[in-house]
Amino acid sequence: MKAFISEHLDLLVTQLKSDRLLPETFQPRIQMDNTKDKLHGDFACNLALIAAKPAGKKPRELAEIIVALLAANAGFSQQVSKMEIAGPGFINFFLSQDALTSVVTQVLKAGEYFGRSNVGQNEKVQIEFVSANPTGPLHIGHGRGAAVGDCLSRLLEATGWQVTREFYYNDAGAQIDNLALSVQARAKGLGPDDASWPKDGYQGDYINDVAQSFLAGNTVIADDQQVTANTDTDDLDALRRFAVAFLRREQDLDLKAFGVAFDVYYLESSLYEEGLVAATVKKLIDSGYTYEEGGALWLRTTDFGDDKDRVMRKTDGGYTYFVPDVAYHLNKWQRGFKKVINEQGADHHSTITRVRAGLQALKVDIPEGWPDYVLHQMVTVMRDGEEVKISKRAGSYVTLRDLIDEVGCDATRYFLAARAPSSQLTFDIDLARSQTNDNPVYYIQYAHARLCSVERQAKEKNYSGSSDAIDCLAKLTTDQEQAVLNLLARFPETVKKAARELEPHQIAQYLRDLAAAMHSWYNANQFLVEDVQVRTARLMLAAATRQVLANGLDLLGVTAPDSM
RNA sequence: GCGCCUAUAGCUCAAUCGGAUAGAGCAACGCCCUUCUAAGGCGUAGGUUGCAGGUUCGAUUCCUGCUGGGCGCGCCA
Repeated sequence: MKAFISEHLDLLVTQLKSDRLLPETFQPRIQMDNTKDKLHGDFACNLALIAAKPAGKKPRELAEIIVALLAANAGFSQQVSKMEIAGPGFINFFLSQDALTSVVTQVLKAGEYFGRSNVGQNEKVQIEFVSANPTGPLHIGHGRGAAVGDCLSRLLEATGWQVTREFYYNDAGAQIDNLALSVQARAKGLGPDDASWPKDGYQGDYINDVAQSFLAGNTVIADDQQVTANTDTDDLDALRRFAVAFLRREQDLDLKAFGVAFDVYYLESSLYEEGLVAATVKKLIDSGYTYEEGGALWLRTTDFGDDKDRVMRKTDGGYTYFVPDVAYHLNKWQRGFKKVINEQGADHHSTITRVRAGLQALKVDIPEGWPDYVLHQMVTVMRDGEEVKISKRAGSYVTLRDLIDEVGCDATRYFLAARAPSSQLTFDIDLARSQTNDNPVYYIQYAHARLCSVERQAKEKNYSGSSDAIDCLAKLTTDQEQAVLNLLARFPETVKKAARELEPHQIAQYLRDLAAAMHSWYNANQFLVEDVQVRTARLMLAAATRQVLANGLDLLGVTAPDSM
């Protein structure tokens, strides 16, 4: 309906221009806002306010003209029952009952597809997230990345994109060597307190689990690889490969428990093996943005907005991490992803400038702002009223698995996705665990379960819909019903907006609002009443509301239970 | 010192590419189960949107400068 009114306003502007009431050059950005207050109607528009100056009229005076012209349009008046000029010059639109209730049949007809759209036009998009190195279990920060990244993926799928979920990790290099040494030490019976324990070794107990499994000659199967231990504690390479596979499998299990699955696992080592790093370096040298200094090879990233140039090849001949990063992103581009979203922790934000600069320096026509980044701010964990310090090496941190076990998958996903990624998040374990009944996710799920219960009982009592079901909708006249109708109609635009702005928390916010409207309605009006028309109408609205709650929860990856 | 993020009710957070009287939950207080699930609803109380300017019909939102918090600033990843 919003689009319907907007179209008429666009036509009206054209008409006003030809009537010389507005200058030909005027290009208004007309806002159609959902009103916050029912007294202001269903939608409000600012056309008269922004067009007043170009038209040389007072806003309210111009609004009078606009309203009169719109009112003269019969097709328009059928949908909009009333218009009011308010405040400084807003035009408030009040929808007709028909227009207001039409969403019910739309929802029931579209079912799980209600809210989906095709703004992505089936274009490919790649979303890289989590991308944790296999040096330990996933912690709560990875959990936030998993929740946000997966919800983004669902949002983009719902808006017509073809989504590839990708996980990038480093299976070689200094950190992995350190991991191998730590496992080796454990396998030889050493502990972190022993004198010969590797410097900066990983101290967590899970390292011992890896070591014992290695000694037992186990075979581990991760999503992307399979390795059998050869039990030789002097074979560091075998230890390394086994440890990587072991920890990858642990992460896979955590992610599975969290309801997150990836389409592609990409190994940093493959960039070297397949010559992509070498090819990228050559391209950068050929493009003329590199120079040698102090025995190292530098990239002039300052030409692309960086605050200092960056070393590409160290004096020891190895490449710095950002070279394979650039190679990896070039590879993404060459795989045909015109849209790529990297979801990562804010502690990696400095890589953005570097990677983009490197891609620009390649001179292969990659757009300047490519790829997109969604950075989530850090998660701090409170337990027993104190902040839990996260230290991987000391092994003291809250794992994603802990959270799933303690507060459940649904609540954890909701908590981590329900806040704007750009704001810091305090996850209070005790609160989440001890007050599970006050958790907003249950509030939403409860709304869904209540509606399911109503449907069940309607069925038991053989309350079938009346033949003139659509006409019954005119009976949806209570304040609570109007509020629910209004929210249902907003769902598609909410999904589009959340997808466009890459902000899953907008869905969480919407669902809370819809659940609140539903609970109010449920308490104020009895659904299973004697009046067959009212009953039919309410059952239809209940079914539509249940459907939208389910659709929204699905976007968050949270279950919609039939009963609680 | 520089860069990115951030500051909203006692606490945790919302607030539509700038809109009308800044909203929810938790915590507090008072009501509502003989009625479709009380994991719920209704009501009361709670605010100089960190501070100071600017832009305009209008600023929590945009700009500038301060102040506080987080994260980065390596020939580590």
